[in-house]
Parts: sequence; structure tokens; C-alpha cells
Amino acid sequence: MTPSSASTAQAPNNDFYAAHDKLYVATDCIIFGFDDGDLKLLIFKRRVEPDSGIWSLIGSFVKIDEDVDEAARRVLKEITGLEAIYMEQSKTYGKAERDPGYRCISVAHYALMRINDHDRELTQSHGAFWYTLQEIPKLALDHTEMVSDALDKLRRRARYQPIGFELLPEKFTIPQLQKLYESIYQRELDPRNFRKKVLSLKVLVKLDEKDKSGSKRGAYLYRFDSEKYQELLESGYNFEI
Amino acid sequence: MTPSSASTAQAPNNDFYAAHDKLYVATDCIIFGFDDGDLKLLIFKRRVEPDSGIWSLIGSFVKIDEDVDEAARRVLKEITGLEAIYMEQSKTYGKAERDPGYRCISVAHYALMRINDHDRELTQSHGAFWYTLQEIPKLALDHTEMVSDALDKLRRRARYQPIGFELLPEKFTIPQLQKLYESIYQRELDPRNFRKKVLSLKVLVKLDEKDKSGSKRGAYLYRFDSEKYQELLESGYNFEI
DNA sequence: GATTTTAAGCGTTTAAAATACGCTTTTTAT
DNA sequence: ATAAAAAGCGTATTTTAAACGCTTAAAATC
Repeated sequence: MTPSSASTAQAPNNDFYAAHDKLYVATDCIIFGFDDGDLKLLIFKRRVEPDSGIWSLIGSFVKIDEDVDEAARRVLKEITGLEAIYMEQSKTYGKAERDPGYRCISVAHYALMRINDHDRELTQSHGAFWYTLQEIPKLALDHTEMVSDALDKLRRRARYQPIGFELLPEKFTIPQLQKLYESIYQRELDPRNFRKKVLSLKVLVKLDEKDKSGSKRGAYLYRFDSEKYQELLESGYNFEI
Repeated sequence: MTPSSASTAQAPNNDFYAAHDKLYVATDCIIFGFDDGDLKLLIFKRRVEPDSGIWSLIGSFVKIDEDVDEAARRVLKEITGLEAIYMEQSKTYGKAERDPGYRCISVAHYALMRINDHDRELTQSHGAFWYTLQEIPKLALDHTEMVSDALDKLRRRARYQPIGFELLPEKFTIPQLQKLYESIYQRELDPRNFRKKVLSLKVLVKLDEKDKSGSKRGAYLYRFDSEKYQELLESGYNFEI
């Protein structure tokens, strides 16, 4: 039997295809980026038959001698060209009927990246596009649920771990950081209180440069100081934005 | 090839055993209970060879036509006799070398139950014992890591969802509830502030009975009102203990 | 070149929540 | 009778969050 028309991952080629005869393990990646003041998701439109035109997350089967998280990193590298990306396991999807083609469980991971870092030609060659959260079309299989779950986890984690910085360039302004959190939580924040809160954590280092792209006046650039953050953690502080 | 000496789950019998030839999917359960003022974990000492004497979590392979969470529920029922238990997916363990016997990934779930509800004969017949967190011996494979991860998740979730009540009997006193939270967070709480906080949530119903087991004076029994809790959630309130 | 506009940046006030802790009550043990 | 111990109620203090006023810098407009 051939893979289902809705399936998006490739079956390992060291084995025959067989529906409900063998249990496959795959990984799917929910790739978040931030650009232009918006949180975005990288999704793929298949350009070849079967399934041409179907939007989905990118994924792959886990190889027989490969760690599951290694498989997720392999997928990320294949698609973005990047290796050092923040990645976190999200959830495992194991309904027997979730993929009509195979019996396949998928270990979803979400990743955070700086959109400008990645290899645009590479992603384009895979038929990949960045979509804002509001624009995301209906996705294949249970991928819509995967995105929604990953977003929940991202939101929760962003509250107690400074993962937001993984989505911004090295140098960023406070207003940019605020825009990021606003797009993660989908609600507006008071700029004065946000600034106060984020500076009170003492994990940002103010630079002597300004970024003029966002306003006439320009805003000071900062960088995240992970050493200070480590000290803060070790002293028992509970980071929270 | 036969299963590794360290493996604790049973291979599906509709297939041959083969090391690193086939990727198996299993589930392991981290079963928490609360009794005697202490949070406890249900673990198993194998009584038969191979692996006799090895402590581990209980688990099973996922059947070819079975949802992964269904497999976890099956395991829970087999071991405790209980079906309606709170269960949550914890994390998936997918290192290629995590089990020397098979290539096997495991989707861990944690469960919360009332120790007195379960079938003691059944658990004993499986060689199961309840251990407090401090007493837990070294466990097979990566099971120690599984317990530690599950405990982290339980702690986080207990902060914003009232899952603590899953561990207490229907009727409980405020001091009992406090003891529970103290044993989850492993730190002491002020009884006066705890009472104030928990009552301010308005999700407890005071009963006309007292429990005299904990003190001379006795303490009023309460029950958790899940309808009130639902209302609270729907009104946008963010439950937090 | 003065004026308007806009976001950046700094500050204060008010409200709410968390923490610390005093005191009375009820009951058993001495 | 009295001491002991947990239950239960209350208040004061500190900390944190939310609301909002005002100045500053620099480009755009008149």
C-alpha cells in the first residue's frame, strides 16, 4: 500500500509500506519566527502530486538509529539551513486513526528562530512560506491542533523562561521586544509598564547604538545577557515576564 | 533476540523481537498518590527473572490499533483497577540508546489518584509499592529522569489548574489540602495565608461535617465544586494556587 | 525655520496581591 | 484545672501590578 494522500512525511525506505501493519514514528516541527512585528509560522505547500496544494507542517520519519530530537533537528536543518535553533518537545500525537495512510505517531517539536537568519532560497525550494497566526490556512491531518497546542506551550513557557529572545536578532530595542510579547500573547501591553518590568529583571544590556527603523527618534538597542540570567536563576530568582 | 535484561515492558506478541531492527513504541506511567501527608509514587519490583529485583515504572508497548493515551489508560487499569483517573501526557523519551534491548521510544504519562481508591490486592500482585519522593530507589533505564520530569510538570500545572483535588478524597479538610501542596512543592506554607488564598477562589464548598483524624479539635470537611470552577474559568479567571 | 507629529523614555499614583504575624477557639492530654 | 496543639479568623505591612501624566528627540509639514 502506498502512503495516504494526506500524508506529508516520507516513509523510511528501508522498509515496505504497510497500512496498520507497522507502527511508524515521525516528528513534525512547528517553526515560529518573528518579523515585521508579527509572530509567524513556517508552513509548506506541497508542489508535487500526491497532495499538491496541501498545507502542512514539515516533518519526517524517525530513523531506526536516530534520537527523536535528533530527527527534529535534522528536519530543521534541511528546511532552514540552521542548526543552533531553540527547540522544545511539544507533545506526542498518537491517535490510531490520526493518519489514514499509516499507523504513525508523531512527536511534535516547536522551534524558535530569527527569520532573517535562515536560508531563504532553501525554504523557498521546499515550498515554504511564513504566515502570521491569523492567516494560517487549514492544515493537513492534525497539524492545526499541533500548532494550537505548541502555541499554548510557547505562551506558558515564555512566562517563566526568556525564550522570547530566541526570536529576536542579537540586538533589539525595548519596543521591538514589547511587540514580540504582544504578538505572542495577542494583547496590547502598556509600553511604560513593559519597559519598567523588563528592565527590572536586569538581564538586558543597553548598547550605545540606536535603531532608527521603528521611529523618527530611534530607540536604544539592547542585548540579552545570558550570564546575568544564569546568575539570576542560580540565586533562586523566578524569572517572569 | 530476546528483550534486554533491563527492559520492563512486554513486546507485542504479534511480532518477532529484533534489536534495532524495528522501532517500538511504549508508554510508561508515573503514578502519583497522596496518603499520610505525603506525595507518593507507585513503582514496581519485578519478582521474576529476568530483571528480578529491578525497580521501575509500569509500562507497556502500544498496540498497533490502539491510541497512545488509550494504552496508558489500559496500563493504569491493569495495575490499579481504576479507569477514571486523571492522566496527562508528560514527555516522550526517544534516545536511540535509551533501552539496550530494543529500539523503543516511550511516551510517558503521569497519573494522579486517591491511594485509598485502588485495588490493593491487584497492585500487590504486580509487585507494586508506594514510595515517598525522598525514598524512591534507583529505577531502571531512564525512569528516574521520567519521574523527575513528571514531577516538574505536575508542579507547574498544579499552579494554574486545580489538579491537587485529584489526589484527595471527595471530602477533605483545608489542612489536608495544605499538606498536599506542601508535599508537591516541598516547602512549608503559612496555614493562615493558605486558607485565605484557597477560600478566596470560591471553588470549595464547606460541609457540615468535621474530620477528627488530624487534630483534637477537628477540621471542617470541604469538597471541590467543579461547576463553580468551570464558571470561574469561563468568566476568564486565571485559577492559581 | 517654526510647528506639528510620533514614538521613546522617565516618572508618580493608585489598586491589588502576597507575606508576616497576632489572637481566639476547641478539644484532648496531663 | 491547666497546659498543649491545631483550627480558624483577623489585621498590618510589603511587594507587585496597573493606570496614566509628562518630557524628549527627531523627522515631516507648513
